[in-house]
Amino acid sequence: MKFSQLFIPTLRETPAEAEAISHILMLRAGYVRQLAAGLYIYLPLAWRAMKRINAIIKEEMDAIGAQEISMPGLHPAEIWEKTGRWGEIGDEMFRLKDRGGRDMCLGMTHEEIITWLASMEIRSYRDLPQMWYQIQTKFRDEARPKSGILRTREFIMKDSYSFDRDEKGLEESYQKHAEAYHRIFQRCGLAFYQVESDPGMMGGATAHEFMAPSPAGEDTIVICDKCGYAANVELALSIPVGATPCGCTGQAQGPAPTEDIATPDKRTVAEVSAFLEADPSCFIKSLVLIGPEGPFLALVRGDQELHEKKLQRIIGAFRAAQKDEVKEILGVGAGFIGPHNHKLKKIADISLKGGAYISGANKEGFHTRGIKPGSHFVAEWHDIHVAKGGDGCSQCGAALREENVIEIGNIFKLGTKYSQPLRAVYLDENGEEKTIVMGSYGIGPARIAAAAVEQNNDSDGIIWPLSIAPFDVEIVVLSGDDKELADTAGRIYRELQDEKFEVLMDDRDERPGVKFKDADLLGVPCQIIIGKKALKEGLVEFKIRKTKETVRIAPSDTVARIKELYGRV
RNA sequence: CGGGGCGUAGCGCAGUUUGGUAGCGCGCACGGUUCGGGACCGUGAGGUCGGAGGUUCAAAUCCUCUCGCCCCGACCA
Repeated sequence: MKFSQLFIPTLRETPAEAEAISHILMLRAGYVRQLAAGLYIYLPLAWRAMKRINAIIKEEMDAIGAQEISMPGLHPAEIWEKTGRWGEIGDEMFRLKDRGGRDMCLGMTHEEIITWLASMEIRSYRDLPQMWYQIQTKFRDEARPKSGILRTREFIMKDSYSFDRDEKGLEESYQKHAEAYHRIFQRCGLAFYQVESDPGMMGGATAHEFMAPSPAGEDTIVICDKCGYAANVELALSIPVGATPCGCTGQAQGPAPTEDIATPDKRTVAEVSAFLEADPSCFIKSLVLIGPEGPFLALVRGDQELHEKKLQRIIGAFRAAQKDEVKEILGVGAGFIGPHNHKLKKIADISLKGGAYISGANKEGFHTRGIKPGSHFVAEWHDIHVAKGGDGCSQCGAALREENVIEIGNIFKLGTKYSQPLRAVYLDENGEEKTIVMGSYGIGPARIAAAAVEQNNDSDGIIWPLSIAPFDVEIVVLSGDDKELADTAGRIYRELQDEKFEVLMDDRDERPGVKFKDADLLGVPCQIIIGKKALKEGLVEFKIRKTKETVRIAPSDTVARIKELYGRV
């Protein structure tokens, strides 16, 4: 296509509202425009990239036997009420009423709808398994849309759902998806990890996320380079490195006595640690929490953070105790609480096993030194700290690495969470009614695009992976009024098109500098520069955007060079 | 939802402290000169200063309310 006929509104300056690199570049290069918070218009270039991403997704989904369908974006509330999510999901769901006053919502996902379909149509084990998918718009009234296209309130998602007779079938569907996802992200040219993730509200036991490393990512994962363990910190297990020896008397053999030390007005770990000149890892942080069965104490090492989700999975919903509640329960103010000398239920982090520690003395203005877990207090032991880089891997002990990532896809084993309430059942060979076992699998194509830009750019602009670039080649014609240049450009343009390459030809009446700058900004993987300099010698220039490497070649060699670049020889 | 920041021409910004009737750069239009890394000269178009109310002879500027956008946190199928 000709540049002069395409709408590519490039910007010389960076719009003030953009922060993330992908956001800045997509605005500057004329890919997207913002309509409102979390709502974006995809201009021709962005839409071309999206179409290529979607094409790859479709090919790989089709390859595992998934069938493309399309479901409405507008849903009746009734179905969401049946699964309980109408009530469970809060402000994140866009809700409205139709003219008849019926409650409706804009779909944030399609488990309910597709399960309804399955419940209506699937009768027999002979109908199973099935895998259905769509690439369609989702609506979520995000509390905080951010980073351009990365977190929006309306977005396109590839969502697929598997229907199987049993867990074994689900496992197969799940693995097929995992493999398809690997191929998809690989083909899209992304660096990515598959990590263990928290099934969260989706229910079900197993879930993985596909994560593209990027500083702009809002998720954090830990990775073990030795054994391959990789998990979202939302659930990652780890072994914090050992506590710094602090000369506590309790380090000695046997149940040594504890010692109370005056620590007036020193309440936080940081304060007491500074006051006593002891490393934070020598402390036990004692948090008074109110759980379903009343107050209890959560204990983590002074240098660790309590992981609320982990704790919640163990004890159920809980909240922090108010200041006056703390006083009522233990008779001492927050800041001087310790795990010893009382019978309150305790859940302690595994990092506290062994050693001796300092903690609140349970009397105002004092801390106790030499507390030995196990002998000075009894607790239930769990991993309830937040895993972080440097911790030991829970599988092999090697050091974990921490990385920020963009979630580009996820796969969930749903089990019967939706098929049961919606009565999606089938009859097996024995005529027995069984509940369909489901899986749910998502990919965010816009996040693939954004992640690709985040991972591939330089100070001049975007550098698209070959597979998802809006164009394969950009022909930069310097001085558009020169007939010889235009003829050469036109010839190459046609030859490339005949070979089914997507070609962008910059035929604008612009100065060379502007064309070079725009070409680099747009990020088409390679450029054919046609200018008088080289053409005098009968040559054109072939430039790789990524490396800026430029070679002079005969115009007649252009197609061959580009075929070679694209591996089509 | 809590904390912070910002709304002035299409974009980036100054002007707000100390009220006096809106400016710079880029872009845009036209003419001319240029033409291998975002050219130059000249002419010109373009603004309810986010909105509402108030104070004042006079409000972009002061006061009150409100809307929007961005960032941090909480939240996040």
